[in-house]
Amino acid sequence: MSRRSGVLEFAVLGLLRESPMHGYELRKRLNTSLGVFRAFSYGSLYPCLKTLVTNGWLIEESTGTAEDATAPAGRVVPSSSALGGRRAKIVYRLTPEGKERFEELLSHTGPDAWEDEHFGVRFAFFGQTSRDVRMRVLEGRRSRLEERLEKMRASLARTRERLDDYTLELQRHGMESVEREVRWLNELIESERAGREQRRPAEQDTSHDTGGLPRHRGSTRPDPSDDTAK
Amino acid sequence: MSRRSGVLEFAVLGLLRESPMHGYELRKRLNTSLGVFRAFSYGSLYPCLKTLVTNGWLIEESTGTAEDATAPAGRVVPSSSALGGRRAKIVYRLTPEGKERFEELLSHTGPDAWEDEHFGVRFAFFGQTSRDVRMRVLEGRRSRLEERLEKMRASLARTRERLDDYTLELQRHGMESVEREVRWLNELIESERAGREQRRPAEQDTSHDTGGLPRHRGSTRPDPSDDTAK
DNA sequence: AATTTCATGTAATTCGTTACATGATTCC
DNA sequence: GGAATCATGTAACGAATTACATGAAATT
Repeated sequence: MSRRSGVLEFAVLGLLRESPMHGYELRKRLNTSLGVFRAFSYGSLYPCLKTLVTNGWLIEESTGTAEDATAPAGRVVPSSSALGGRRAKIVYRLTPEGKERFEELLSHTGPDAWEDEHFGVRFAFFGQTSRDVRMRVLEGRRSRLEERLEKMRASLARTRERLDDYTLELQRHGMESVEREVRWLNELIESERAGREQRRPAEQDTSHDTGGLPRHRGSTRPDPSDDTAK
Repeated sequence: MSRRSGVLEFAVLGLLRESPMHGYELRKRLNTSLGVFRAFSYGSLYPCLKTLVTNGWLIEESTGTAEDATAPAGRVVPSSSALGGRRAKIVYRLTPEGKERFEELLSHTGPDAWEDEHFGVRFAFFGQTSRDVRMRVLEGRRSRLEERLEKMRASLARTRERLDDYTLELQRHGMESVEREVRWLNELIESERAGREQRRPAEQDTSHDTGGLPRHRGSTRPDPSDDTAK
């Protein structure tokens, strides 16, 4: 049972659902796919993998070339023989129970889902999430942020004069960041709604399809001058 | 000695330097002044206060009306007698050693100073920080973020095709947030520099004066349409 | 041959929260 | 007189990190 970590467990299951991987690569993916929002070290990852195995959600396989990850792979037992690519050490694969578990987590809409620590990871797996859950999470997040803005405005109004310029500037910048995220959420929610309208009110309880995200022009700039390389 | 918490210790010393307070109020200030960036609970605060007392950086005083906080106050011993306002329980006051300690921390420019967890609190006390330290912290933060951008761009370029729309959107939004903070830092740095130019290159090693922050027009907007309220 | 990157793990520690326990004071 | 908020604490737990330990494979 052991209530191991929310976020890390979720992310690991989610990444492994896409394809089996070994720990080292998993960690890299964790720290890029989930981007700025969270970073994990081996000290967290490996123990987590162990308990997930114990829970029967993962199985350890040995090897199969790393490039071969998406192949059928009927548990290859290596015996250190001829292998094309670099040999991987321990490859973790999601069991059917693990997949079930992940789906269960995906459908959770508890109020934690839109807290800072969880929201990023939830969003990262929206591709696997049903639209109604996506909606609830986005809207939950938005009202969470609006509530926060409320408080900030109130406390700012109460204390405005007693604060020095820097504290004030910090506050201002903080609020602006939150407001910016709210606007972002508004766009996303709107385009989710638009997506819903497009498809006819036919059935399909768990329909997984993207409502078409708001296309942003320059993807954070094409960046022609990649000088500062280390 | 006991290496108690960086951020919390710093913030407590900083707030108490401005005026003595009791724990309860301290905590509120902590969670508004330092705003979105950090929140603390009593479970962290009170133990921290204790060790700070042990270290000789704070002393506990009993009472004095809460409103009276800025008065001379030569350790009032209450004996539950007639007092004007609501009576406060334990008021913490910075000792000279505590003030020294805080100043020492203020001048620290270790590479942690511009990490996510520290930067906010450092900035919040820029009013008490010498300009050259301010500069180093701001510039340190900026190059930290630029380095982060670098990595994100690289990993994005490597994996662009293999990612679904939501992951991509998350990445994009993340980068945009970081870019936005960089622009903010640029403004701040520029106005710090402008401030330096204004004053003649006369001495004063530890000169504390604000270089005049960039005035932002609408302070986070007057907010005329507060519809989406919960 | 040496260094870097890949790869896996453990033990101790850090930083903080939640839940609990307690009680005074103020507001309605 | 009952609820809310003020006020102070403690014990148990949580989630993740750092530093350490180890070694194989690839690159230069």
